[in-house]
Amino acid sequence: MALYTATSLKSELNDRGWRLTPQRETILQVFQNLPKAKHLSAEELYHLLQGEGENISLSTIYRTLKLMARMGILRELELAEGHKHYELNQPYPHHHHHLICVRCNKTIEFKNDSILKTGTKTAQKEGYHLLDCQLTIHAVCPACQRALLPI
Amino acid sequence: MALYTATSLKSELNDRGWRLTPQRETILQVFQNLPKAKHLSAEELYHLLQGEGENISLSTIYRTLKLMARMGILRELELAEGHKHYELNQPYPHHHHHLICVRCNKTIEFKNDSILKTGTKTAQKEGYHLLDCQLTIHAVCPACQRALLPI
DNA sequence: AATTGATTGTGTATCATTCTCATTAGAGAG
DNA sequence: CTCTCTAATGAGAATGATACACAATCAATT
Ligand SMILES: [Mn+2]
Ligand SMILES: [Mn+2]
Ligand SMILES: [Zn+2]
Ligand SMILES: [Zn+2]
Repeated sequence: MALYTATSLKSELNDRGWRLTPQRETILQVFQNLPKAKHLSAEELYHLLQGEGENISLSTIYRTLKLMARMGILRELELAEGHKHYELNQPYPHHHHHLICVRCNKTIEFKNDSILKTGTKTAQKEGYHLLDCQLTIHAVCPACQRALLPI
Repeated sequence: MALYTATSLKSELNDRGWRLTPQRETILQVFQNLPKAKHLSAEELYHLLQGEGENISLSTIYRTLKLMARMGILRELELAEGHKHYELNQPYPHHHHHLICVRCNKTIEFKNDSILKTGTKTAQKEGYHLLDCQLTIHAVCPACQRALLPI
């Protein structure tokens, strides 16, 4: 839940006996430059990088996304499309949550400061080290309500 | 987010032109009789039913779980094991959330009334019809913190 | 009881993610 | 700067969860 630079990423990796690689640095940069409310799947990130001439293998993409999520650098989102999405795990002023239509998958971000407080307090009370805290609301959007039935 | 009986399930299905089948009724019952804090994956439900002599195909299990989640009868949980888990979607006094250790997957349930209020209000403000609202906290449990490194 | 189309079961297909392993290359030591 | 150690990468194969196709069945409505 902190802001990362290549340098701070490197020291955090090295502290654990791991290494900063060009691939990891590049992937972090992509997420840092991502427009607001944009989420990337592994496949999407892979193609985005291909488009920029960066040839990072899909295996490495998957490994890096998982690693960074477990370090608390990225958050892993289950946005109802059958595969995970990732975004930067940002602290307080930018921390937000997701409202998802289960029919059309339209997703809205919203903020609520008390939720992060609840998450922090709960983790602390149980002695857990907090990585991420996300409220996910599953619902049916207005358009899909009007479109009747289809599940 | 309501309490279901075979009868109310039937009428809600029929209202949409769908049918109450023995399989659907059985699956609902399983969830209604599940011990507190117990979550089931499709595969687990399948084997549980097999053990009770109920032969419901895995396809039907998957279809029914998805259907009931989209009806708001069950909630679909992403508990970090690589596959979905389901539990009854219960209203206020029993509504709860999950604190998950990303390393050992240990999961703790906790309650917090204000979260459901936030979810309800947010959905309402956007004109969404609320199905489920869950706070998921990803963290590292005390035991895994002591066990150093391993991601 | 007859009709209709939703639902089921079986087998197969798909797709996201992980694994294997030979090769490459960070990081720290000297 | 060079050497050593071992973490990380890339390519492809393997895995596993879930969806799909379709013929047979059966729940609801008349
Ligand atoms: Mn977001
Ligand atoms: Mn639960
Ligand atoms: Zn929608
Ligand atoms: Zn743990």
